[in-house]
Amino acid sequence: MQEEKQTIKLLLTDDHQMLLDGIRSLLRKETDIEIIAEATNGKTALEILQKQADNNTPIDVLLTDISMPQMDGVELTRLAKLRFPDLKVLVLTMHDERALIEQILAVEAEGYILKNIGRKELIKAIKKVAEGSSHYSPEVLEVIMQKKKEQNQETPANSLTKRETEIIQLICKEYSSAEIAETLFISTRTVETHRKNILQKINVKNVVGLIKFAFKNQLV
Amino acid sequence: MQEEKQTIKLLLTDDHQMLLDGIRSLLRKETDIEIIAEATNGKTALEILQKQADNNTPIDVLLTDISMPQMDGVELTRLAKLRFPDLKVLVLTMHDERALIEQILAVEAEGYILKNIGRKELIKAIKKVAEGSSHYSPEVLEVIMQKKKEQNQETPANSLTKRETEIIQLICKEYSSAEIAETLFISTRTVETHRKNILQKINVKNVVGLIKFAFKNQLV
DNA sequence: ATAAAAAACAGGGTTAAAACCCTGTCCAAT
DNA sequence: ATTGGACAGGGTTTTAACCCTGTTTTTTAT
Repeated sequence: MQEEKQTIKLLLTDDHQMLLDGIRSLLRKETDIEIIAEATNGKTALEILQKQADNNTPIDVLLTDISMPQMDGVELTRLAKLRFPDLKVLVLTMHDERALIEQILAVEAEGYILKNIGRKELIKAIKKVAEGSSHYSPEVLEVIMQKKKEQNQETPANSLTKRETEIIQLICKEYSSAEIAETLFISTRTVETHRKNILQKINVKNVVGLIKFAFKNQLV
Repeated sequence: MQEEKQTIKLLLTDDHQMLLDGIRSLLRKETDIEIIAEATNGKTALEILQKQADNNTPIDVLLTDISMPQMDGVELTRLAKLRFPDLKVLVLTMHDERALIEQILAVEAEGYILKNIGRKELIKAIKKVAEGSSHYSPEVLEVIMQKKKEQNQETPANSLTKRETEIIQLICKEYSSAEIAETLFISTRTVETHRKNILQKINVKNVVGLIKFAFKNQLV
């Protein structure tokens, strides 16, 4: 197990120079973590990963921001893990952007930490994912837990049937019931029944509440 | 004019430690800029500003992030400039969040820069606002220009009358025309006329489009 | 495995509301 | 003074909302 004593080869990716500097500064004194390179976008990051792999000095951990122009951190993670399955990815999130958590889970990054993390925690997180285990910041974990809870508990949103969701989406496109009926090859009356059931399920008075509900629950 | 040769006293405010470190690292070699203190929230920042003012060593420039928990950068700027009118404020934005630009303009910060700014540009911006002039990053300027252009050209949103806006807001509260009429002490027919005129003005088919328009243009 | 129950889907008839068609008054612009 | 726009309203048509029934599919309990 001497391998674990080797330095951890790190690639930083963030489109903000001052953040790269900040991370570099946080890790300066840490002798067993080596920042091989920095990238300010996803494309460059992938190129560096490739080059390092070709030189037989593959990157161990990719530390990447999520929100970046052109290729975001989620997409970078997906592509990077596809080409370099042994690569560990530690994702940096600005705030606990709930909408992104699901995506990050989907691409199976090893860790998710917030940018307000302290020096010691950052080092701990990097070492942990380099070892092969996972590290989630408490805040992110909380978000994940809450998501799960919401999924489990019966929300109006997930009690909707496929057909009902479909109809909601068409309503949101400013289709009238007749137009929806035409589109789905069903009777106008049937569309009206669905509308009625939807209003009842999500407990709103009229189409106004329906629209607000749809946007709130991102059905559109 | 010896005063201009004195070091610029800077207060950094950002809820992300690694960003504070990044900025500090960027400014390390700059002898005529002195980072007096760092704050990770608006409240602390205000306290530091007060303390420095009391000690007759007032902060020259406040360099602050926008998105922070509890008190955001906009509110911090507003309060800070209220108490310390001579203070210059340089606001950091993550991306060019267009919705915030207007708010920042309203609190009259001296400068707005993006976090992907380089070292030299950052120093230039700090010195510029310390001198009393303004500094806007090109990206932010572009957003401002575009905003202005949009304001000048006749958008459907600003062609709406007070009454029409009022009615839109009530519609968005799921009020029926009858309920709106009752609320505004006018005839149901009149409400219907307003609805008709609104639909025509904003060029949508029905209330669905109206709701989407209202949310898009932040009338609610 | 299969009957019973639940829920999705489809639809008819009626009522309430929204959308569309008009007219007319008041006010401010110049 | 007249013109355009905000505001108010009447009459008619269209659409959404509410009241039901029946069929099919999916779950659940026996």
